[in-house]
Amino acid sequence: MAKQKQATRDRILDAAEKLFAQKGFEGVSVRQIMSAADADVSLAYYHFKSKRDLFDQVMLRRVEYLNEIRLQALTEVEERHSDDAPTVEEIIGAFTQPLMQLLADDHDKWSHYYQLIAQINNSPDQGGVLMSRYFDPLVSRFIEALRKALPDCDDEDLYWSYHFLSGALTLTFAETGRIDNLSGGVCSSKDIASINERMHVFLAAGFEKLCEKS
Amino acid sequence: MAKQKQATRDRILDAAEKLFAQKGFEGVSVRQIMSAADADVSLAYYHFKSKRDLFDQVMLRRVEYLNEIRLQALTEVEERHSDDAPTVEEIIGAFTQPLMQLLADDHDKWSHYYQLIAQINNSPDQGGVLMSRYFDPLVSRFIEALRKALPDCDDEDLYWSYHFLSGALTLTFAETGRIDNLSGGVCSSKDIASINERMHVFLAAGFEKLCEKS
DNA sequence: CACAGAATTCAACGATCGTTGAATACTAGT
DNA sequence: ACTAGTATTCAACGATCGTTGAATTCTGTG
Repeated sequence: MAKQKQATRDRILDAAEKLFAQKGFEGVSVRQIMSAADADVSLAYYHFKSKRDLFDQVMLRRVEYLNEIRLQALTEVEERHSDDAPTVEEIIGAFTQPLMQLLADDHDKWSHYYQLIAQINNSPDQGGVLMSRYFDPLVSRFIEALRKALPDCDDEDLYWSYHFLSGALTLTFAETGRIDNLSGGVCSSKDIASINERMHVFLAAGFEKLCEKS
Repeated sequence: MAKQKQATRDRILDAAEKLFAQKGFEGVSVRQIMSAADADVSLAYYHFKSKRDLFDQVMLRRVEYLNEIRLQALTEVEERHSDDAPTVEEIIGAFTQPLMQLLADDHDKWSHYYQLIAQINNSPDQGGVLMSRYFDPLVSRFIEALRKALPDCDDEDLYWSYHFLSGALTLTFAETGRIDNLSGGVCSSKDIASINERMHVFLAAGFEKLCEKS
């Protein structure tokens, strides 16, 4: 029955996701979005309450699934260790691996969403509030797991370590092309396999070093 | 002679820097900027060619000095080691310390600028190009130094390590308030001393671990 | 086929956007 | 005090912004 409705709504969300990711919330007009979605301007206000609401729905469309699979990855790691605690590297792997898996499976579907998150995370205006709203429950679970893996680590070191991780993670998934320029072609922003080999190693070492110090 | 001119021009740049940092290039109108600068709208187009040019001048105003003092910090570290190579931690300290020093000396002057850089760095649209334009000469010098400190490290590991560093650095200086929320007040985005104790330790450990592997 | 409700189109609103040209005020050197 | 050039003000341009209400088409049910 309401098939076409969902189809159009999704086309709008797809176009909005892509354009918001590229140009930011204010950098794109509703007209541009609807033009990219090949639909009339006023349809945006039939399916969504406002431009801001459209943005929110773009965010909410994928965040639940994202949190779900990452939480599942963490519990799987924990269940594999019935008696002892998982290693830092395993926990960080559970945090980052699912994101890379989605990107490898369907790059076009997820890349724009990750770019959007990177922009929000680094937005001084509302970034802190929005990121906390979407991700803090999940992140708190991961930090809890990391606390067990690093029992001598005090909370301040733990939170700052996670913050560094967050910055590295979101920039890497933003695929800005910076590393392509800087490295003169040696590295590519979109080379997921290369990232997959390195990120968790780099970050786990930071956690362990900073926490052994405390 | 042209004293008042410089004063007004600087007031415009200050207001633009602050508002661009908070809301992004498209999120702020020339009228809002000029209102914050307490000057007539058309003065923006007397002192600058366009809104885009104003943005460029905001960036260029501080970037040279920034690159200068960071390069100086690196050469000082290198000169301290006449025969052997500086450690990774020293090199990264030279890269990050000057930024923190400026922030500690005059927070209001530099915080908005750092926020702007964080947004640009994470912008999928033009971020890679702009960051490379402003910072690649300096960054290449640092990577060169790091290559000497880590002679067994291959370039791919080196560039990716720097990329992780870049993300952690820019997010941390964006002062989004995220870590305040996440930690429930245990950590503060603006606690420069806490960052200063931890960032170079965390990042140096990542470099060393990733590069010893290769 | 008739009818209801969902989906889409069309035209337009007031507000604000970036930008400009002409007129005015200020400031320095002679 | 006269003047040249710098700095600032004022008013306005066409374009585009987010948003809306009413009219129209589509779609599945009786």
